[in-house]
Amino acid sequence: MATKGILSKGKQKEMKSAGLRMTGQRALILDIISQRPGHLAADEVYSLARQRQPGISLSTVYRNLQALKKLGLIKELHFDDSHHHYEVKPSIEHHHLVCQGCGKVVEFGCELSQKMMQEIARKKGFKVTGVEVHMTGYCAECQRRQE
Amino acid sequence: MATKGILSKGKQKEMKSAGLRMTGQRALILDIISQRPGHLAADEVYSLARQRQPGISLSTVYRNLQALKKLGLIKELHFDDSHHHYEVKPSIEHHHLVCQGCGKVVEFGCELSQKMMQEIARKKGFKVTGVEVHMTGYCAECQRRQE
DNA sequence: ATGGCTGCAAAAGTTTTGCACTTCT
DNA sequence: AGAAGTGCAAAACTTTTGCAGCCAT
Repeated sequence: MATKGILSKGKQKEMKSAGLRMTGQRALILDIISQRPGHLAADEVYSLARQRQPGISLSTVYRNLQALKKLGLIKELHFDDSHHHYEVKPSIEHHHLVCQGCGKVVEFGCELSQKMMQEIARKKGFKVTGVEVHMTGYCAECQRRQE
Repeated sequence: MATKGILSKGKQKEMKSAGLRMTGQRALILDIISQRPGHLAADEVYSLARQRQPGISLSTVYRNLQALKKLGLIKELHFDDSHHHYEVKPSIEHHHLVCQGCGKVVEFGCELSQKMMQEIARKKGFKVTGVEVHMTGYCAECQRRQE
């Protein structure tokens, strides 16, 4: 099984203590999401996975996306679509800017979001575990096209 | 038809020029969303609508949610659920903080988000039309319960 | 060996669509 | 008349679940 290199030793222990196993399918899914820049929808993960392991089932993809999410290895995003998107959890928080003209998604980092997080946590008495900033607009090309 | 008071004169004109009509069902749906603080899922709008107009159909609710969204009168939110939520478009931008323990949703205002919007617009060459900040965490009560 | 994992098929849940009919302008 | 809206039923889509057998630890 080609699981080596995908998970750090620490993460492997974490999985074990959660009673989870690293199977071929799980490693494959994690690998697919890791290698793609950006974010994939469940069915995109599925079709990419089938290219490498034709027998894999869609339920397995969904179950593993849930498992990896719960483990904190991947992040689930909610765009305007009706379905979810997934990406590896980045070490540095980043956010998304979606073009309403062409659907392009641009990632951006922002220190302000950390400040915002602390401010709200204090004000509302919450222990904040995550921030997701989602902007919509029109990219440079789409603006030009509209004129 | 009890449409008066729900839409400003300006908004009525806006609808007209978009080729839209203000029907009883549309006014009802807009009224329901306006009166509720917070955010409703489509099926909640549906069941509230049926209390006042038993014959209304679910498709009408969905079609009108789309229409009102396109018009910019309501806003579609994407939480972790599999379905969408709707709220009236507020005059002052506000965001959402969801408790992972009990599901409670707290709204908050934040000037930083405006600053962030301008910064990103400049950096990325986008014309930004909207920002949505979504935080997750644990509320004060759920934190206490966990200890 | 035992408890998690998989594939398959079926189910569940949300949202969309086709169609004939009605309603507004 | 012509365009938009509605209700109903059916369809489309994404996601979840039950189950029997399989596999990692």
